[in-house]
Amino acid sequence: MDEHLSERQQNILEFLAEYVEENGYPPSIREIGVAADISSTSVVSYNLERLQERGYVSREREVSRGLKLTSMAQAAIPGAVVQVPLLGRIVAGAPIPVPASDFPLMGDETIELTRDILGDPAGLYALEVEGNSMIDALVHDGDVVVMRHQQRVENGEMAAVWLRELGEMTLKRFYQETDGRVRLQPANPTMQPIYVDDPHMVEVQGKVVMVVRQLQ
Amino acid sequence: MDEHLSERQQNILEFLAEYVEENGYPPSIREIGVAADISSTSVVSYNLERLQERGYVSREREVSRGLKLTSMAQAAIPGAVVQVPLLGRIVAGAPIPVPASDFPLMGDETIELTRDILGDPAGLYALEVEGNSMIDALVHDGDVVVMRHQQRVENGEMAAVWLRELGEMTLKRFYQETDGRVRLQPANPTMQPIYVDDPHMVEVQGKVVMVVRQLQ
DNA sequence: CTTGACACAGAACGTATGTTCGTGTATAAT
DNA sequence: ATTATACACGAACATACGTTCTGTGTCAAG
Repeated sequence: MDEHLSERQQNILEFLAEYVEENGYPPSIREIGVAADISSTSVVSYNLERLQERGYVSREREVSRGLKLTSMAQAAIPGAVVQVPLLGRIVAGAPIPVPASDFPLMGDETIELTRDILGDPAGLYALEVEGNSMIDALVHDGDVVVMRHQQRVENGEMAAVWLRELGEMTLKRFYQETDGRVRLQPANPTMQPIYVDDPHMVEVQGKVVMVVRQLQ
Repeated sequence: MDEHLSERQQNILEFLAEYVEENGYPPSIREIGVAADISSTSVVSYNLERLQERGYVSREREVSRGLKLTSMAQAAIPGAVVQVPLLGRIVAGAPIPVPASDFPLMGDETIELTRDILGDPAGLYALEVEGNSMIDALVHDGDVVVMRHQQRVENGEMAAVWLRELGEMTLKRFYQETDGRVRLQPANPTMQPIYVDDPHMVEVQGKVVMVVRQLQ
């Protein structure tokens, strides 16, 4: 995050978030002034313009309390809903779809989830699971997995990996072993891990952030 | 939910939610008037007072746009977030907690989910699963199950059932067979069902509405 | 037929609130 | 010195906006 913000602007931003969370509507310029220890309304307005230039807030001219934290600043605020595009299905033996572009909201269907349980919504997408091929990941037909697209994952993270040899997509915990092998550990503790000697034979497609199963 | 709301009040409520979602701040009385086809500001104010009496909105006197949807109202509006109380844990061999009262919002912790994927939020509660005893239901340690408290379920529904003989709680698909027995079918298709001869030995505690697994 | 509660309309009023403007103070570049 | 720029103050101003008052029509209870 840019550090071009003066301390005052920082304070204003924090106060704004807090106030909205508390009251459900934004503060007036004078209220911001009191909170940020600014005596003149024009100074508050001036600083709001700066914040607007930087993209932290948007304002509606001539409208009382007509300001709003942008998504950029709002990422810090709980309670918002996030639209995650539902891009398609995971089918056994087929590669999973990959986000076509960086515009995550253009998907036809979306799934709504709350931000506080999901964190940063950028780069997320959802897939519906078809069939029971992922049963060893405790995922079955009809479940929805929320993924973050990335090529590399940390050890122990649940990832969608493409097994080049088998021509298969699978969900497993990913471990890069010290001996150079890759261990793919099913989420189901009663099942045995898969070892792959050549790391190039496994392609990480993304990280599993969440699994949602709806019944009825 | 009370159906004492006039169509106008219904409209106002919906417009309010929409407007806040869209703009980040609430509408003015006059804006509500335009949206709800009310020519007089006093009438809007009047209806807002009614909505306030019923607990759907809260207002701050003399404050521009000083109104806010209460959590109760958000439950009545599509696309809003629902607070599901997180009542406790499911542990193998222990009965699950049951909603203490009919006030679903008083739980200490809550889980936020969006209403559109959940339907009617009344009577819902959530439990965190501890341990891997539910592994045959494709549920494992740390997962959260959202349940609706009820004593009877339809055939084929996923239910939390208490096995009196074994002194154990389990999640299974419930089938009342024609021969009088009860069949409890694991969600994992590779596992075998349990048959109980005496239906009184199984107590249905609730219906599983959703399973959520968060990773990282 | 009153009476009164309820829902509504329209106008007048006063406060809340964003904007503008004249002014002042630093700091850095010219 | 001079000019430019960023930041700040306070007063005056215009309007955005909630409140209040008066009046109208409806409908059920008395």
